[in-house]
Amino acid sequence: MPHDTPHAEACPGCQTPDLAFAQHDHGHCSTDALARAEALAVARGVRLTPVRRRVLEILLEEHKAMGAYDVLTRLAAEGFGNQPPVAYRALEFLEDQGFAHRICRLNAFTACMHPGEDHAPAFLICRVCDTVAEAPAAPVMAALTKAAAQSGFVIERANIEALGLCPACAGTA
Amino acid sequence: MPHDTPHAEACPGCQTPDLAFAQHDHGHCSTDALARAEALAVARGVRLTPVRRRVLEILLEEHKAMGAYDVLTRLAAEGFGNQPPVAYRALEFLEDQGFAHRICRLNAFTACMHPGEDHAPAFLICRVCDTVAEAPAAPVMAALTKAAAQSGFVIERANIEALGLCPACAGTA
DNA sequence: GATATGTATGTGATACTATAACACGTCAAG
DNA sequence: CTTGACGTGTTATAGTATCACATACATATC
Ligand SMILES: [Zn+2]
Ligand SMILES: [Zn+2]
Ligand SMILES: [Zn+2]
Ligand SMILES: [Zn+2]
Repeated sequence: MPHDTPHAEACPGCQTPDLAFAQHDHGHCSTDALARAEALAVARGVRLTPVRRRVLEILLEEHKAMGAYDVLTRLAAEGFGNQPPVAYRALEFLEDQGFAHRICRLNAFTACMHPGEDHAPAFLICRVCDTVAEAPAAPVMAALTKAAAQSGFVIERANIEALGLCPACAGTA
Repeated sequence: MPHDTPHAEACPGCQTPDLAFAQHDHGHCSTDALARAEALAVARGVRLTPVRRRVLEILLEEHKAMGAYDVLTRLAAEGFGNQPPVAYRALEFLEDQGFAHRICRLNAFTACMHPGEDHAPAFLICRVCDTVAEAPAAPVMAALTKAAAQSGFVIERANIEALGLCPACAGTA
């Protein structure tokens, strides 16, 4: 699922979403996603304030999901507020804007690796190393929409979360 | 997704899983699922004790998801223990045995309408009437498994939960 | 039948996750 | 300058889930 920007061609991580599981230049993932989020925020007239931006940066540090309280601890250590709403509000903003996703199963949040793209993500969660990858789920959503339609149900939002073993951890075992 | 028992032919709910959204003889859903769970428990040598059985009955009362504390309140009113572990332990047992499912997104649990069948369920949750239907998701799982395999990820368990409008509520709006 | 063993339940305490409600500061529009 | 919308900080509280230990009960063994 490549970008629609010129940048896409130069970005292995963007052309291989599931790079999350492979060795890669993660700085690239991170700065790219952040830059795109900033551009989108401007375009939409919403404000990527210091707290919000910092939370996104924290989420972008790794391909993991973080609990709201883990984020909060980091924020507090950096001089931001130290009460739950500080973290939850920033996370809610990021999710509303599609800059982050909630991983229901883990009660946790992860940065979106494809902000701005109209994507229906499925999450692959390694139960050993906790890495979370965002897999392209268009075919999955299509199948799900079809199954729902058979009983007349109209889907508005879907959570697709898979737990299992990433290539590295499957290999070790 | 009909049963593999003779009963299947006589059971509209079993042949039309998404009957959850339609008017139907719910007593049938309920007694059937309970009977099948009992048989499975015997076959597996596990014990469907009074608490566990009662929790399953409570979940079976409606095609809804119930929070652990809602279940606990009911249990307590009936003379069982009134502390959280009582409910959580029974719910965990039911989930382990495939007699109930956890709906992550709602922090809630719902009775399985197809106990014993090897099913990969997707849940259709109506955001208006709160009805939860268990849709056959074999094609969805197939698509998901395929997407995961492309990055070498091996899926062990998946949560597929869709939020939207059931036929009735979509019609009203 | 008595004893031992594993399993299930009851209970108190505690940890973890999330939201409500209100005060204060900032900034831009009128 | 005033107003109103928005974002943040803070207190308090609600909701979800697990730990740890004691007790009871079933089954298996002797
Ligand atoms: Zn990366
Ligand atoms: Zn892994
Ligand atoms: Zn029914
Ligand atoms: Zn089921």
